[in-house]
Amino acid sequence: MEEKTFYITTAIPYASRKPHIGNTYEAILTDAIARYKKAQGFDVFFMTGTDEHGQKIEDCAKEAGVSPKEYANGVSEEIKRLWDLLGVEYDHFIKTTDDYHEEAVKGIFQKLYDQGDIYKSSYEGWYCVPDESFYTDTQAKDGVCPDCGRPLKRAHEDAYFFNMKKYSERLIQYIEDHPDFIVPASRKNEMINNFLKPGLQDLCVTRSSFKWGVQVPFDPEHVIYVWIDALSNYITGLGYQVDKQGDLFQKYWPADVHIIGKDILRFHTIYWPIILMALGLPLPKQVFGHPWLTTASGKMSKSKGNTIYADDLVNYFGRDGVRYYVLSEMPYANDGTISYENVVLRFNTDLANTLGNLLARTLSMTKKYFDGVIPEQGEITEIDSQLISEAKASFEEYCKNMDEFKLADALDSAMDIARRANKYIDETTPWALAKDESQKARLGSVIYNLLESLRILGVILRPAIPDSCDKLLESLGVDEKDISSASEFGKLKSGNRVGESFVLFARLDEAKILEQIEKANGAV
RNA sequence: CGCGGAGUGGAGCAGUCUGGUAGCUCGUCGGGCUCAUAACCCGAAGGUCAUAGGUUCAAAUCCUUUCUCCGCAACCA
Repeated sequence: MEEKTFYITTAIPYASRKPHIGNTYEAILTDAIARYKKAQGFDVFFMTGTDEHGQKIEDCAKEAGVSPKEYANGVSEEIKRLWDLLGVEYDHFIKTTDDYHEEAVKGIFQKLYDQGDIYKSSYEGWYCVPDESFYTDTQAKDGVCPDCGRPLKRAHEDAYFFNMKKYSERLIQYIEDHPDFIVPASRKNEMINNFLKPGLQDLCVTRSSFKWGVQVPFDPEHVIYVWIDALSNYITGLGYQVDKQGDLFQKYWPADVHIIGKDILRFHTIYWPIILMALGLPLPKQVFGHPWLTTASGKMSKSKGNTIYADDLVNYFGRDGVRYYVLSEMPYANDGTISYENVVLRFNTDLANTLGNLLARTLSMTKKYFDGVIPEQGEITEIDSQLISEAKASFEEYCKNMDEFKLADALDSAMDIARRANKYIDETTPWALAKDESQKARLGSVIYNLLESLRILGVILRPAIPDSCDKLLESLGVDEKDISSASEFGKLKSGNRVGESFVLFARLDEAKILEQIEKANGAV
């Protein structure tokens, strides 16, 4: 039986500096979706990487006194380390300085030039001589350099342009015909109204003011614009070359979804599809422009002392604590916020009190009343069937939300099962049943239904908090982790032994954590 | 009038497309329980759904006005 494939990508972060939690959110989100699809039985290919060319990296490298390549490598390694720390399990990590990528990009540029989509012309704009940089009309509205304040002059230089107009009608048609191509839908309107309807400008696709980039094969004075370079990663990373496409490319392209930040939607829904059209390749099925994670006190900055890094978060809350927070706190379309206070709150409420405590009390009762052996489900009463039908309904909700990439809503649907199970304990009062030997079978049913609810929780929360769910499922002796195994209530095998009660997520002391953070920040 | 999004109990959000008793999580207050991680369960208080008008038997939801906030409009990626 041939598995259905699912190709998913993150945008490749720009390797100019260490990423903060806002950047890492995207990797976690993509990872959770990839894990979900895998657990559904898809043959998933998950690609991420780093974007390593461009002026800013050249500048950063000069400042650091190293070569651009060395500089970018350093940041790239740092990003890989962070992805490992956060449990981001990608299938391939592409660097735009990789030989196969540079070769493919040159090939793509050459092909587009040969077929007349790219032509040579000249770029005109406001030029600051001492800074050696160009500015647009809006940037130069006072006639002075926005950077150094010195007067600008009109200047032009040779450059290559991509004929966007040629494809814009086709692109508009494509977007109209595929309403799910750009999500959320509000972003689609933004693209059409802001860029496509007013008419696309031809895109300047080379630079000659700096050297750090992929050289234009037939004109070494120019390097290829980083976005052409960077966007191509989605196909070059699968081994695409203009003259030979390769097995991975054949198997996985077109991508099922590109996960990107809402700020770079323009590049992914206009320039990238047009490049693909020009190459005669199919377009990605979907582009999801996710919102940003911001701090309550505004943009993160060192002077405000509100910069939040993944290392610190993992240190205080663990990998799953961080993953759970960013996934659950981020709405589908609006920006989410992050603060240590909120992370502590969410961790304690959902993970420790609701989920972890449910597991602890259930395992403890299983041990106490049944010596750790899973009892028979037995007769299903009215109260039980309420629990069961609500668990099933929540599972359906969960799947629907996951399929639409509404991770926060999906996690909430999952957590509904845990909340419902806690309530079920009060409804059935197992400690009272335990006092009456004639109620032994009934007590068994109650415990069974609780353990079964936990099994389902372990399976469906696993894409978000994999380590913890593995521990949870292990304690129940469950090996089957496919999402579909959670659709049925009653799969758990009676007679098996469960593990000892344990604390899955230890409650955090908010004051203590904040004090530690304060101390750490003060020390720096 | 550049384009788009948002304004719902103290906080964060859902509900708006397909009008019909205003819902969820957190917080506050009161009660309960003891299997459990000062946890869990129940109840209560708290909203004229930014504003002004219109359509309708009926508007958070549809139409129009005003105000406020936020994105986008780079030779930075």
